[in-house]
Amino acid sequence: MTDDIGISIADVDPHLLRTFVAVAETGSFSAAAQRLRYTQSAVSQQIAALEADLGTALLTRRPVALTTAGERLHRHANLILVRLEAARADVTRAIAPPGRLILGLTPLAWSEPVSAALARIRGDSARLRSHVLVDGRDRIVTAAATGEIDLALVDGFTAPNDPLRLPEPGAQVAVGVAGSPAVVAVPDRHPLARRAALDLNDLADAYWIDAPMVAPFSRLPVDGLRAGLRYEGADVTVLTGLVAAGHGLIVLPAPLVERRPGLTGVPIAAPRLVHRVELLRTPNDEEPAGRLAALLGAQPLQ
Amino acid sequence: MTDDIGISIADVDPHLLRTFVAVAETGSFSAAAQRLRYTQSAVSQQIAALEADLGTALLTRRPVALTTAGERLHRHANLILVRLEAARADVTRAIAPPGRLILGLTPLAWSEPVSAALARIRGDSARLRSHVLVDGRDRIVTAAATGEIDLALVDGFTAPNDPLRLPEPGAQVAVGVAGSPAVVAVPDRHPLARRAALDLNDLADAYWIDAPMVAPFSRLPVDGLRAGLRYEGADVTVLTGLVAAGHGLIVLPAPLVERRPGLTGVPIAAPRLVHRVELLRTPNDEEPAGRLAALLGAQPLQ
DNA sequence: TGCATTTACGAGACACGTAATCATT
DNA sequence: AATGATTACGTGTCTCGTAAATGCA
Repeated sequence: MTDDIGISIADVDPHLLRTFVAVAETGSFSAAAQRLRYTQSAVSQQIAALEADLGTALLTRRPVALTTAGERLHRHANLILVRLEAARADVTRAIAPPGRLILGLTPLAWSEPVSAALARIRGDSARLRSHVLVDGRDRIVTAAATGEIDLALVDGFTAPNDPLRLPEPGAQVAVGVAGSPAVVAVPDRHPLARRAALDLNDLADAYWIDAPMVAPFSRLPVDGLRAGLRYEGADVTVLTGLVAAGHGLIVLPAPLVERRPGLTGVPIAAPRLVHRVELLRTPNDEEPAGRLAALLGAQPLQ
Repeated sequence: MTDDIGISIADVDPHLLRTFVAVAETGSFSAAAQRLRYTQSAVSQQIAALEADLGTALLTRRPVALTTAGERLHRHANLILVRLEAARADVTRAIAPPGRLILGLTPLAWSEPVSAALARIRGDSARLRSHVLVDGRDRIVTAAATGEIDLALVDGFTAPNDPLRLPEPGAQVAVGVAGSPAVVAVPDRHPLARRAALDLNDLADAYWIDAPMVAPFSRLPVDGLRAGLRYEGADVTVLTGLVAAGHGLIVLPAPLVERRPGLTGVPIAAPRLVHRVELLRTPNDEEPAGRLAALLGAQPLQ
């Protein structure tokens, strides 16, 4: 196979991309320089080089803002940088499988089986250094891609049988590990608590709690819900407490609601909705992450 | 926002990645050098640099083959390079929206509505330079990511309501535009033609035609089908001809089979299976690609 | 006038090619 | 021996920092 033709455009320099992202995020050449530990001058030159390479202005100066082309590049840039990191992390793990297990999960991905599996693993290899990180979905997905965490569990609400629609940041594969009905959580004495089922579309005018880190309704397949309260935390106990206190409604997995006194879960008639938990895995399952994945019921890949 | 801490690992040099991919694919330093128009020496140095950077051997020499770490890197490398190209293409299109429309599709993604929409577009802007490219799924998806084509239609078989599971190569979003029942295509006089419905799992021992470019059954949610014939083409007419002539069975969309004399489509009882066509779009819909997308019934993004 | 970006310039690092060397079949 | 990867070395390019210049509020 001696094809000698493979004329390729020059690569976009990731170094420049990183600088570009820094400028875009800080909104300032000097601030970006500070963050990257460069001089202002270097940043200016790098942006100029990138603009020359791409043949267009990426930023306006004074004030610094993204142009249309800049916005497009920015969308790609972060993904590229994450991938680059992910590649390095993946190779690194091939050399020295870490003697640690860092499990990352979104708040609602936690469940008894997860707890049990983790306990089992830690029982097996007693001196395993293990961490658990709870954060919002995007953070967890990115961390899984870059190898910052070894295994990720993310949750979300979808139509039955639908996989979660995840942002695609790494070369991971999502495998479903758990599913349960979705319900609207309401206080026990709330008028809706006696209803047999609800149509979310009829509840657009109800007061909802938007909890971006836990159960953002921007990702529900329903339009126009209005948030009466925005909850910035990642703690589910506080969140259910808010619901029980009557601050608003929220969609949650049924088993969780059942376990909270003061809360009633009302089934959702439409749209058809389930709560799903998916495991994010790289094609190579390092131990002990692979064993945990197996305990959670994920099949070996391929 | 003047956070000055952002210590970051050095990026993996895409230049080196490209060389690495060339070596991995050609299985030879010299062949890679030829393809990239470098000297052997340069390639050798680049691989050495990459291995030093990552701290591990990526390739064995004599014979040249990927190590474990090398395999991992290889999986990432192509995706990264595609993304890099995609970023450049996307920015380029922001500057000068192309006065052309290149539509890429997998063979079974073609349908009357697609044809009609394309005719409509071409009627609107008479002198529109338009191309149509038909190829296998991976090629089409990659081409859409790199901007080689402006709009892509890809098809596949999934469970009802499931989206297609596409390899994730660019920053595209898939939107379903068509669906139809999946059937097993058999010759009219075939014994199975009289059956009301079939369970694919019972047909593992039948003779199948595997057509990787058209309807690869490796992507069907059924295990262990055996191919009696492998069809390497992308032409559907030849393929249905082979089926009609009794060379084997294949799963196809019902409407297609109905239109072919000599073929009978037998409904599939299990697993539940539909044929879907999805439109791949970048977040920015350049004209005229955006108009075609709209004609095909895709909603504006976001 | 003052703060922020750009330009000019020189020093160091880097990556290529040439060519000699080494290794494997 | 011959094919093919590596090493040594020189040259040109590139990118950084310093410092001076420019430009917008």
